Amino acid sequence: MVFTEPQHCSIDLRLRILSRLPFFKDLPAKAVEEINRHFVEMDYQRGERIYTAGDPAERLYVVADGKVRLLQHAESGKDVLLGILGSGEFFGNLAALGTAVHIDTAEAHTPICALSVRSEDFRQILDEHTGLALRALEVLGERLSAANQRVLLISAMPVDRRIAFMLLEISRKFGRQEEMGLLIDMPLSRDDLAEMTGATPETVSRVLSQLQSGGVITSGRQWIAITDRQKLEAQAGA
Amino acid sequence: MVFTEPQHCSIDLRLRILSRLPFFKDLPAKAVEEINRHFVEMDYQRGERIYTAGDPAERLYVVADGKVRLLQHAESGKDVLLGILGSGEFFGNLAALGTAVHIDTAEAHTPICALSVRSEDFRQILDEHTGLALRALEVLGERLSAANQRVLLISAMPVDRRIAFMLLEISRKFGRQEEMGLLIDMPLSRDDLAEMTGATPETVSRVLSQLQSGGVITSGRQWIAITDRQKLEAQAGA
DNA sequence: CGAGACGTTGAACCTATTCAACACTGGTGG
DNA sequence: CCACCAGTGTTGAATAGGTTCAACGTCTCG
Repeated sequence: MVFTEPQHCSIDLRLRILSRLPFFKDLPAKAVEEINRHFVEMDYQRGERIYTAGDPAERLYVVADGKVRLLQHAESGKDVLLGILGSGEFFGNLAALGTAVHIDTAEAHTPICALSVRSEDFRQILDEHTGLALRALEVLGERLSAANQRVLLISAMPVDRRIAFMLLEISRKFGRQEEMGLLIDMPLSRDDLAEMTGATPETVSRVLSQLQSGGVITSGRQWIAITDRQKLEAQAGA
Repeated sequence: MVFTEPQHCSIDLRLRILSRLPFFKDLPAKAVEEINRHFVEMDYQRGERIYTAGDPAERLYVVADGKVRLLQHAESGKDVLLGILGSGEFFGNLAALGTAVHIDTAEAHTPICALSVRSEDFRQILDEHTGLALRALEVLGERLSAANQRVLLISAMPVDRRIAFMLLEISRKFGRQEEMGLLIDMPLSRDDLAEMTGATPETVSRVLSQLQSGGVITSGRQWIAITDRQKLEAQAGA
């Protein structure tokens, strides 16, 4: 089970990504080309930091290829994995105006290619194209509702349900149908799941072992596939 | 310790609230008056529901006077209190376009007067006044970052620190200096704090007793005052 | 005045963490 | 090329933090 991702993205990909974005997909091709000029391409190795919480938020990013982890740190050293972003998703500080700082940390979960704009330029793009800001509002709204969902999950549900729930969530976004079942198409360790569910890696391991012996999932080093979605949903819902 | 709030808001208040909003404060007075016409005034008793999760999100609200609770429900019946809003804050679905539904529930924490617009009208207001959408982005951004902070808090800190932290947070927003200390200027029960910190009312009671005997706070039925902010910060930070 | 909401405190219990030992895997360097 | 080592995963046993259950006191409001 190997997850390889190209580390560079072609010029083609770059324009395709931008025009496919919910933000820009209603704009005329010419406008997208114009907007494209404000973006620069940036590549990162797996595990590399793109920005760190506390840094001034001068740029905004879009994932072109690969996966990005959004983290939040506690002084205790314990990290929380807020989410994993795939191709076409924004990160940085969408609402950044003036001299805001990043509230989270972004790092490459796989080798990635990202497109990046200066916040001011993006702001100007929003100003120039009416309706774009409303799109941004939608995106932020979805993120907010996901975050609230997460608060509910962590504060009102036991670990096993949290983990089942999170697996469903992730598979909805990154699942790919394979003979073995619905494979989560990216590296995903016990630690990752632990940081997403507010649990410890040991507990995640125990719960996954449970699920595996129940025939609900199949898993190995850094990968998980769902073999029985119904059962998993039951686990998450009961 | 009694918290009385007027249940109706005068026409004066209505215009004052709107023009004081971060959204509208840079607009000419005439524009605010025009916008004002789209808003209607609505009053609610303490505990009354304004909308419930799952309802179609047809309206957007601003707190004119009083406090509003934003809740999220788990099927288990356990509720999570996402936040308490005071005068001038928006609620409803800021990003609502098309036929979205409410993701949270809003209820009157105190008797309130709210101003309300139809989502479509608000959308049109955003279209007509450039820059307003950017303001909305800011607000949503702040909410998102607060929600993420909350996830970190609940999943990476022990209860006593969570409670201390939350008290500081709330006092920053609703604190009023009194002889006894920094009084949280609204009814606040053990249950409220429990629902905000992912704890049980019993645990909150124990922690507060601890803080009280340490001379950090003074509290009674439905109220809390901070007598030693330094100590509380130490409790939250260590 | 009575009833119900709110708050406190104790004791038993349980879930999940912590600590620890061990197994497997993959990549790196000698 | 193989050995080794760091990263990953598993499992067990002890522990602890917080919940749950229960009983009781107190305040407020109708």
